Amino acid sequence: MAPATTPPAPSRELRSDAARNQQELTRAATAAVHREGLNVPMATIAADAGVGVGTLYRHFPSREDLLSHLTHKSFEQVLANARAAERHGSTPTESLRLFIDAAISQRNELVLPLHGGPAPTSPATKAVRAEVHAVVGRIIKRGVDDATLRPDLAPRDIVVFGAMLAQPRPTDPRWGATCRRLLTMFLRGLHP
Amino acid sequence: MAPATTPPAPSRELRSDAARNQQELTRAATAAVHREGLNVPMATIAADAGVGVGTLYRHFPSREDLLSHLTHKSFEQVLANARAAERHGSTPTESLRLFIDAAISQRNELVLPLHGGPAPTSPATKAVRAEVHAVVGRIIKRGVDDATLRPDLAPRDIVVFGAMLAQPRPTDPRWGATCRRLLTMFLRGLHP
DNA sequence: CATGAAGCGGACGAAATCCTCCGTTTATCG
DNA sequence: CGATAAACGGAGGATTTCGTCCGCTTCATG
Repeated sequence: MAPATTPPAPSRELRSDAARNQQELTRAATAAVHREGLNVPMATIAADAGVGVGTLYRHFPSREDLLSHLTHKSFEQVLANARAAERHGSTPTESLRLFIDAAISQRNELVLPLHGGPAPTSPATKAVRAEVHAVVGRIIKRGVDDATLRPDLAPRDIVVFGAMLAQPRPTDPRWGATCRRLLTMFLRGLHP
Repeated sequence: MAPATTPPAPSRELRSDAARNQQELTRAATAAVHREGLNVPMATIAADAGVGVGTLYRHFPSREDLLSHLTHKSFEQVLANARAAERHGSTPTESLRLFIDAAISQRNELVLPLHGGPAPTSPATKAVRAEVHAVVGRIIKRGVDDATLRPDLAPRDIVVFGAMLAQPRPTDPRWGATCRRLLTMFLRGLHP
């Protein structure tokens, strides 16, 4: 199996220390963005990852490259969530709950482009997003077919709602619980 | 009737040009925040308002003062929405719809502290927020009493959901419509 | 209209941030 | 082990942004 996704430059094999640093950088960047917001200084990210700024810029030539990489990885995670939900949900409604619940649980590791945030996402990222919509569309179709979901439900409704709930709220410990309440109420409104 | 709320310094009467500038500054600041995001430069706001930066800093001693003023005004608007909804809704559910729908319509004039945005809100702002919760609580109570709303519904659920839908999304023209779809589905899930 | 207090404007010094550049270090391979 | 290409680190120049300062302008009042 080929390596999942060599993020910025799949030109040739990365040296082992470089690979480690790249991984450490994305981890640190995600944490820093959730801790200090979208405009966290590059120097902070580099320091958190234990490398110099030079190394950061070697891996991600600009700030925007870094952020759109984080977004791309997030979409890949969301796609994995959608596929798992499609497979594991006992009913279509339950699949939708699993899908959105996963996003809520992972909100500290996701960087999603809501509220005009990171970027208009690259073509590759758009492809992943389209695939997410496709999977969610299949789940919905099952629900419409067995009459447990309203026929006018669109993938976009689910994806947008999930993205909204997955937005981070650093200052409130009850946030996770509140999100799940909203999710439950929302799902109840989806039946015909 | 006393002047609604003299924002930063209710010390004494403002000179007419100063009052006009202050109003123009909040208007320009709101627009600029929605156009360029929370970190729009102070100089841009001043220029949009047609004044110098000195004037901006005279009215709002720091960036944070300006932003928390915008948040405060937004909460006052939301409170007005809540009262109007309580008065005009033919049923409790309809009141909730009016309340949230207003926030969606006004999203370009509202600066609400979601996703850790503007600020932890001042004491005065917290008081307004508490009043919003009180009004929404009354609406809910009417609905619970006549069995059109679930008894476990909390004001917080409504306010948080409304705030989420009121977040601006500059890049998508369909956003308003999508929000109203989500609102409709959500409200359907609120019945016992 | 005269006068003084309140308000205005924008140049400016300090601070923060971006990203580059290049001498030094390290992994890898024969 | 030794050579070499790849990767690293962080000082520093350029730029952006903040918030201040103070001489000039305008409103309000008698």
